[in-house]
Amino acid sequence: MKDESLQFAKALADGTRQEILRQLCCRRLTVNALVLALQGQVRQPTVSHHLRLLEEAGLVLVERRGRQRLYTLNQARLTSCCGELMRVYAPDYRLAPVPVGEGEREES
Amino acid sequence: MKDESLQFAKALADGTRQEILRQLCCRRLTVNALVLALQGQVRQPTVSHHLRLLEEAGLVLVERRGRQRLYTLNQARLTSCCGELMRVYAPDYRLAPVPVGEGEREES
DNA sequence: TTGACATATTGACGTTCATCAATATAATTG
DNA sequence: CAATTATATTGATGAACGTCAATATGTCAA
Repeated sequence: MKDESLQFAKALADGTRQEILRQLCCRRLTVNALVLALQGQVRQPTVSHHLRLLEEAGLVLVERRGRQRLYTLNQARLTSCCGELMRVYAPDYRLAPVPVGEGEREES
Repeated sequence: MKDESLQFAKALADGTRQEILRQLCCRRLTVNALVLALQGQVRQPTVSHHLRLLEEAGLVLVERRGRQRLYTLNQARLTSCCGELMRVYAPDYRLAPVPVGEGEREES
């Protein structure tokens, strides 16, 4: 990954991919379920193609279950990419991403 | 444009445009000064072309002075576009202001 | 008005990219 | 094993895009 901000922007620079990300927000879908959710907008190979790009950009997480794969949006990654953009291109605006829940979300 | 997040992502989805934005961060440059700053990477018409896209996306501000035009990065716009992205694609994350020494802000 | 300068626009060219049908790979079941 | 299901890959096609040289537009000065 040479330029992370560039890969991030390119991943988002397509309407179908943004629609896919919206569908994967807060839920896990198989590829076929995603194709259905897109309502015949694009075919399965096209969806797989976009999922590959999104996965390479780290914007979706995959979980293999049997012969199907569950995809979901990687909110943390998206947040950090936006943070990087703002750090570089909006240094006069100081904002930091914080997990929802009064900032009281920790695991382990 | 129809979808703001899409136009935003497309505007950033090119290495030359991101370089232009970096050069315009925190300073105003004429087109020719920008061409020089890019060190022969691209010619003037190409820079003008990119500036038009960036202006249409609201990411740069223009000020006409005589026969030249001064361009500068629109940090507020970039920040709000990132905020919109995070609102849509990272609803489980919120933004919090970072206590930085000085909280100065643009007027306009 | 003429000339010089700064920027924008046009048109062409090559590359990247989104999409599809067809096919391949992989995993499950009988 | 073969058949079925889920997803990925391949190859082709057309559209979108980045870049350039050439030219147009606009602005100032003499």
